[in-house]
Amino acid sequence: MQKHFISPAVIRRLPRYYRYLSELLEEGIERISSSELSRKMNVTASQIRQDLNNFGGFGQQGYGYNVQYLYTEIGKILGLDQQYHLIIIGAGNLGRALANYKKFEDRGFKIKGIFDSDLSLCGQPVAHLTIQHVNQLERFIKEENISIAALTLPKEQAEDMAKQLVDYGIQGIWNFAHTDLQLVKNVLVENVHLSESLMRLSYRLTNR
Amino acid sequence: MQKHFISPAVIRRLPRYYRYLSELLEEGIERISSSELSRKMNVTASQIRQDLNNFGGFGQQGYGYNVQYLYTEIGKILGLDQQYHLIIIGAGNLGRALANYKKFEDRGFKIKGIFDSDLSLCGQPVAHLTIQHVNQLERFIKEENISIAALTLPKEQAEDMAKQLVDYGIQGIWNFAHTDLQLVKNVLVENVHLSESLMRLSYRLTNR
DNA sequence: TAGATTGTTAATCGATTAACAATC
DNA sequence: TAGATTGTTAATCGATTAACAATC
Repeated sequence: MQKHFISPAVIRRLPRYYRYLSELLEEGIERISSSELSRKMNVTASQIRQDLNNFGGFGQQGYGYNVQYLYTEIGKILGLDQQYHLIIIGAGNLGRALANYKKFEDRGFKIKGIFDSDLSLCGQPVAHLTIQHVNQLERFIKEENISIAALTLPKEQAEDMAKQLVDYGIQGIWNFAHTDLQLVKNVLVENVHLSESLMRLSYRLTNR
Repeated sequence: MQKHFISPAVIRRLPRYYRYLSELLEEGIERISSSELSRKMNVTASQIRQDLNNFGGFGQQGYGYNVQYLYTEIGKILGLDQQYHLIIIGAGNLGRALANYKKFEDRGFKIKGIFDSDLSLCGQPVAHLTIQHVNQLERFIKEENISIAALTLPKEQAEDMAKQLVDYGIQGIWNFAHTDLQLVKNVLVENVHLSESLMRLSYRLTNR
């Protein structure tokens, strides 16, 4: 999509801009300048302008940015204008919590299935879904055109499962297992390591 | 604890070192050099040595690092050698998932209670706990010496609740609500914005 | 036009990597 | 002692901030 290299630091910030713009929209605010936004977000106006200009000139001198337009454009950049089909592997508490989270659909992420290796769970309902056995994965991923798998299973099973998922054609893995996936193949991994987040809080509490 | 300023980038990496060292311990490995560890973790040996030397000289020339010793020391730096009492505010699916997560206790985080503003949920069991009403918070936080609150409630309620928690003496907030908390007071906030994480994955999928 | 604010270049700051002397 | 590897300084790289000309 973009021509030149975008730094990871910029990408990390994009969803936050998107969130603030959505709040401005809700408040009915039509335009905003980089300096107003910078005050709200606690960043520099310079950073906002630099970040946005990686993707094009969305603003207008003397005016600022049109909130609706900028919101839509950042949405496109993030790929939120398209539908991604998603499955959850691991029907434990966290997997079920994700399945129940309704907001994902609004952003174009459609949760199509939830799977577990425990046969006794299979057939149970979770949100609008029914838990399926992992031996259905290959067929399901292909038939339902699944591109993202959320991995909410014990770390011991994560690596093997991830390898299988890649073979079955999964493009992106949202990894909640407490391990780094060492995957050779061309698959994107986004890690959510909750325990690391809690440890960072603990560090700051301890070393105040 | 430390005398000099530690950069956020270093702090972000500490829990990951801790995790790898714990795996090495499980494998019964006694010593490791920065270059061996760098290969396992996909970082440079130089970075590892720089990072660790922020906190002291944990290694030995010609030998490397003693795994058990380094693990223990990083644990202390992260504050994992002490007990932090934690409560969960919001007994939805995510709050319940956190309450059921057993591993936190191993790392010194003791989940002492779960609260909700919905009276019809109060009295229900979740893991080893019983859901309490939020009007019990002030008493509970003081009596049970709670220092951390995990916020797993709708973003509309997050800010007000956070302010109350700070008044009641909470030191750190582990924020899962989809909003940034604007708190004046001296409280530490660690954000877990799951939807932002998913958007970053979506960005990378879209702009491959 | 005058005022405002962007887009963009240049300057600064911080983080990472390289190199090597110190030392176990 | 010789070999290995740290701790640390210096060099490089990347990210952030400042400044300002362009322009709406």
